[in-house]
Amino acid sequence: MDSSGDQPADDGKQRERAQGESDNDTLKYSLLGPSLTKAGQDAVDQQKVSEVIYNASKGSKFFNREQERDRNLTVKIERIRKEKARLEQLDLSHDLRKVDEFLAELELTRDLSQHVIHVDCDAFFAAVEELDRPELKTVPMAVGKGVLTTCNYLARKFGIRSGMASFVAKKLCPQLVLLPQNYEKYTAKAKEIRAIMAEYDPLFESASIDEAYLNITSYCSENELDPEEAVQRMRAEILETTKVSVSAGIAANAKLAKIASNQNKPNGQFRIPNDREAIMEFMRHLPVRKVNGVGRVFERELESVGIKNCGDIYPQRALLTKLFGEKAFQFLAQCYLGLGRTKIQPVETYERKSVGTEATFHEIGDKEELRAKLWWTAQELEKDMARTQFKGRTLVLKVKLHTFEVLTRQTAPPRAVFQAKDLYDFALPMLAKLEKDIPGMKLRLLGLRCTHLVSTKKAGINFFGAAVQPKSNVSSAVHVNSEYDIGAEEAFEEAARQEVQDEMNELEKLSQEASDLPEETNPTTTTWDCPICARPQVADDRIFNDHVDFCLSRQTIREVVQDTTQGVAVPGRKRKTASQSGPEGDIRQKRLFFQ
DNA sequence: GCGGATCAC
DNA sequence: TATGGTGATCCGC
Repeated sequence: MDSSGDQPADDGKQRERAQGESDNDTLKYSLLGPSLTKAGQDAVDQQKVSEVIYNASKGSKFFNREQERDRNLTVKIERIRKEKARLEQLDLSHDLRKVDEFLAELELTRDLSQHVIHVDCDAFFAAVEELDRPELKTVPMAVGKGVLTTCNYLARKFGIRSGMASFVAKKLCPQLVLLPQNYEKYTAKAKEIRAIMAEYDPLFESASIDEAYLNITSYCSENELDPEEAVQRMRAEILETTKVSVSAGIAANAKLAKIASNQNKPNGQFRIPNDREAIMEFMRHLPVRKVNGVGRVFERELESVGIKNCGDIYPQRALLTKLFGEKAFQFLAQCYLGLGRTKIQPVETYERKSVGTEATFHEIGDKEELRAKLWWTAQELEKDMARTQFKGRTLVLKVKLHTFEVLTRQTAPPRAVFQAKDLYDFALPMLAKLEKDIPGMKLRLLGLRCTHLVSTKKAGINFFGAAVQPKSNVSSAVHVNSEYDIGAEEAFEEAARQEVQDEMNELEKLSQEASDLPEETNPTTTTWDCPICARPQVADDRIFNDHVDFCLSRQTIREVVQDTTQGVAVPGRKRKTASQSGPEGDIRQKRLFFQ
């Protein structure tokens, strides 16, 4: 968007930042939200938007918390500045030499032989809604209830963005049309799109419901196509068959492709040539904020040491480790050089590290009411643990106080846990201690999460790298929960399966035990809507999943390699109709500092 | 290993 | 009136 730095929005921002670090300016900038750098905001007067948001928020508990965070960050930044000034008095030649050696080594890892693309659907949720109701195309519209997950480009003209509270959005644009989220609908559309992407790279990597990475090197050579032609073709095919427009970035690695896909949004594509000088030149003028992993906080910290664009990293390179740590230094070094990973692989090959659930509610101080919420949370987590087929060796309790302050407490139960009763029993002491330590504690959120997971999956037979028969969808669908893996790691996987084999019997008892739960808390009447046929189904995990698999196999539009909708690709396969998910969120998070 | 903080979507 | 949920990683202790 503003790599050339010539937008009015950017000018305004710079002016605001340059006038000094007065509490208000940085706070207002922060209140603008994390998605300021997204497309569609170019022609917006951010000063004015900032005022509206500020005035709508002022005095609220949320605002006060943001203000405190901003003050803390300002203090931290002052420390960084002082530390930098101190370091600059020292002899840094040793550090400089080591850094340059590292950069030289990094340079040797540069691989310009691959064509990686990042595909990003344009205002995905809003676009899908517009397909059903074309009249929405002509009005500012957003998806999401309390907080917006997506909005169309008409809404963006008013300064509206994802992540914004809807009452604030209404202040910016009173005629804004708000739609509830319909995750199943978006999932179905995403499946259509993925079916097409699989033609171009069967091993593509879903980054979220509306984003994916592909390595199209083979496709291009086999079809004797230029990467840009191939991407033109794929985008046209997606638009033609699914009626959803996508943007794409083409580059030598995933990091660059991701940046490039934002360059010509919406419905555009951009290529960074596989050429070292072109890449370095591109990065030199690129604001660090554009890089995945640099958020509002890191942006401010970097700015305070004179790093605004990736090119500014080089002159400061000798200081970075001491100021921000080794990982951050390595990350910035890769940003400067424009390096990133070229290996694209299905998300199913990534190992899940945690399963959790959390929910916001009206302020609660009553202890009995809090216990009821905890029990409900435990039940929700049990469902997710059953669905993902894990137990947890560690249980994490998360609370958000009425002041918006977030606390977590964790414990290691004597055995791996997954049943609601266990989750509740082991979480309750943590909650009780918090109540004891914080007199008059009032909560607005409760969450539970299991980490140090132990898989309870059956030993499967489906490996992604192996020749899986697409036709076997129906029969294999029941077993698709097996972990995929490739190469040498298969041995490890096999060992892991052996380890959990003895825990299988317990899992088998899950459904029986679930029905033994107290009557008033056992949601026997709950039903789930099938995301495919939309009919309500009983809330039993296995019956539900079997039904969905049946529906999927019947309505397969194209033969996708294996089943891209399983596992992570459709994180919310089983979702309550009304449940909220993230703004096009997913259960996997990128490795921020690792390529 | 724990808890806070940051980030993505 | 009112500011989300899921998952990952890093840092300081």
